[in-house]
Amino acid sequence: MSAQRRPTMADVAALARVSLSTVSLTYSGAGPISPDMRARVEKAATALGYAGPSPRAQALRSGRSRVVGLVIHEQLQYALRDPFTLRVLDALIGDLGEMGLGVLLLPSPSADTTESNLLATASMDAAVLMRVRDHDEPALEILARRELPFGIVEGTAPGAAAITIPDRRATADLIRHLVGFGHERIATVTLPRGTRGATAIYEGELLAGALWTPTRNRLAAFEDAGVEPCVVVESHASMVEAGVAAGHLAFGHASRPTAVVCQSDLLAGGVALAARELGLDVPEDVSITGFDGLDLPWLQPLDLTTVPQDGAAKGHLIAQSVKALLAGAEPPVIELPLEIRIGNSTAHAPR
Amino acid sequence: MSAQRRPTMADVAALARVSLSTVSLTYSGAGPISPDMRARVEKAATALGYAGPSPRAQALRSGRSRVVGLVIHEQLQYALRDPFTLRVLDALIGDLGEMGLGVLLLPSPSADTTESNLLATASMDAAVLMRVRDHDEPALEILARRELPFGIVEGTAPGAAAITIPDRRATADLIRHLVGFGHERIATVTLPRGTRGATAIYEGELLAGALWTPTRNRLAAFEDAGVEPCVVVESHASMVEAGVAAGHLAFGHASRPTAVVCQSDLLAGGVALAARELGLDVPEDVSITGFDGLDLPWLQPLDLTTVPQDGAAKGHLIAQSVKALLAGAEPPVIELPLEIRIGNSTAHAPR
DNA sequence: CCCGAAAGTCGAAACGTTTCGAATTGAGGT
DNA sequence: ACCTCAATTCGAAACGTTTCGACTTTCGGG
Repeated sequence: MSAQRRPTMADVAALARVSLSTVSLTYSGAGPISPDMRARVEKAATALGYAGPSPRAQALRSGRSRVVGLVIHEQLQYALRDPFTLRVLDALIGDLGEMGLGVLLLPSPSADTTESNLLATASMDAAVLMRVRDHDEPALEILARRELPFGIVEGTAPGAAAITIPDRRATADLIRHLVGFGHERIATVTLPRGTRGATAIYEGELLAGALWTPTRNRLAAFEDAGVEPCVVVESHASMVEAGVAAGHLAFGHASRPTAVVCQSDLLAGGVALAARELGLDVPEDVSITGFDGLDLPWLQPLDLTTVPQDGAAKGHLIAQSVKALLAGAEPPVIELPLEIRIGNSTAHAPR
Repeated sequence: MSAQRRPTMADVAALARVSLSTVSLTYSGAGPISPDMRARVEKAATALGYAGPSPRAQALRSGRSRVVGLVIHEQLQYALRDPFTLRVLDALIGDLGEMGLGVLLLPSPSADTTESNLLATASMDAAVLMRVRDHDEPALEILARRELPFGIVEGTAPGAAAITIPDRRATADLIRHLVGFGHERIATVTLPRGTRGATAIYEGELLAGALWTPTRNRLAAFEDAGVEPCVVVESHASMVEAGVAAGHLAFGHASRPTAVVCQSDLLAGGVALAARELGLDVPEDVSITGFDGLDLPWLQPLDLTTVPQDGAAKGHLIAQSVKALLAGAEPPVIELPLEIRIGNSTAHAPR
């Protein structure tokens, strides 16, 4: 046995006494190949234990890696803890997989990790960002430098494909629904604002700083509805635990709210748990709204008033957008419809 | 402007009036480069808008893609719904990221999708399997053909790195704990057995067929403890919803169990919810055990008797294993310790 | 019996790096 | 002034494919 160099197409060609290009054509399925030639090549390949064309060489030569980068902000643990995000990703990854595209998980490039971050150096044909901050998003700059086509799930950017939702309007609808029930002291529990923080009461200007798009939109809805939230709690992640903490903060606040608008169902569920712990009845003592329309079996008999989103549809659409981008199309921007759904977690304000 | 061909190292070299190799050395950080030479190259690169060495070419030439494949069985939605899995992945992906390695998500190759599946064709340096079926695991064959080094999180295979846990012994400990409390009719709710199924009562031979390793180990524990489960319910995923369904099936069964051994905390939580719905008190009327040691805020005041696992440790260890594999080391096989933790979800059997 | 087209097959040139070993330069020692 | 050595820089050969135009055959038709 010689030193175990892995066999290449050239080896197969030599053994089959055929030209290299013929072997290539056999594997790539392009050009016309006669059946017996195909058989001959395959026999030689099997004899050598040839494992198929090297993906690395294919990538270099063809200029395509068949990989789509997926930029995850925060820790994966937080980002994927939300079943809604998961539904989007499931559809997205499934569809891309069927298109023969792999998904490369990329930690978001932070300002300090500028050097050697994967987004800048990994081999891929396109990228998908799960959210962007409205200012100061390092990922955008890197992608621009690399001239990579990309899409954004929550948010938009010039030159990027995007799937957007009218969450601002839908949230305003929720607030009006509460106002219609006579609520005057409405608190809100937001998704993380921008850079990582803790779950805590937020005192500053409502829309100040670099916010994630959904956070901004759903906060801006208060202005649209002409309501000023009596307490604003920022969560550190869309998780039940964070909701519980946020609930305690909100209910413990001087201006005890009679309603809480939560930017996700998971947060809303947590707030509901906090209410229970404090002996507050939902919706008798306090109304709670969520966002996403998750199925939370442990919350029953509570059925959140919320804004259902179709996560799978979102994922499918992004996959389509990526496909279009790879085909060289102009980056599509699509808006999904959204309507609020009234559950039993909201009712008339207590007197 | 000429046709927008992207600048290459050669262009940079030409503009800087320097040899191609010098530019390469500048970027790769290998070889000695004088400060002014580096400046000259960088200036030229900036002038051209050179985005850095092409990852595709680097991969071909160096034989390394800096990508680790991660094989996810089932739908992502199910696989990642379990916070425990998520903790493992978070640690794994974080560590690999710090080592400059990207993680490529790969749908598990099913027998029918044999052709053109990503595991067979994607460019990567190593792979990690989240679980294997003890027989009939197509992924193993593909990896062997490609001669890719790989590690397994739940399970083992010849030639593969692996992180294992004594879950069989720990589960037997749980069962003995229940027996010590006088339980005689013990049901069990398993993780999915093998190929995708529904949540349903399982009637067949306990250990028959191709099982996922954890499912097999934790079922085998019944034999070790000398107990025959009075009902066996197979879940379709480690999710609360599946646990609820399984609970209803178990409690609705003729031989109403006084204890339920669940193969994950999420399932256990669901079973507890089902018990509540049926007016059964935990642990007065029925004892429930879980696995993983998750923090389930919505289950309080119930604190599951379970087997805590350190997900982060698991992830870190796999990352280390991958590193070792890439360095050419023999595939390490590591067992993590495990002890049961008694909570308030188990008590004496009702008379 | 010759011509043109169709069907297969082949050669050779990329794709954009990394990685030697070799060549150049300048300084220091004698 | 000559030689050695260290510090840099350079040339050229891979890495393993895809792709395009060119080159054989083979075959039907005139």
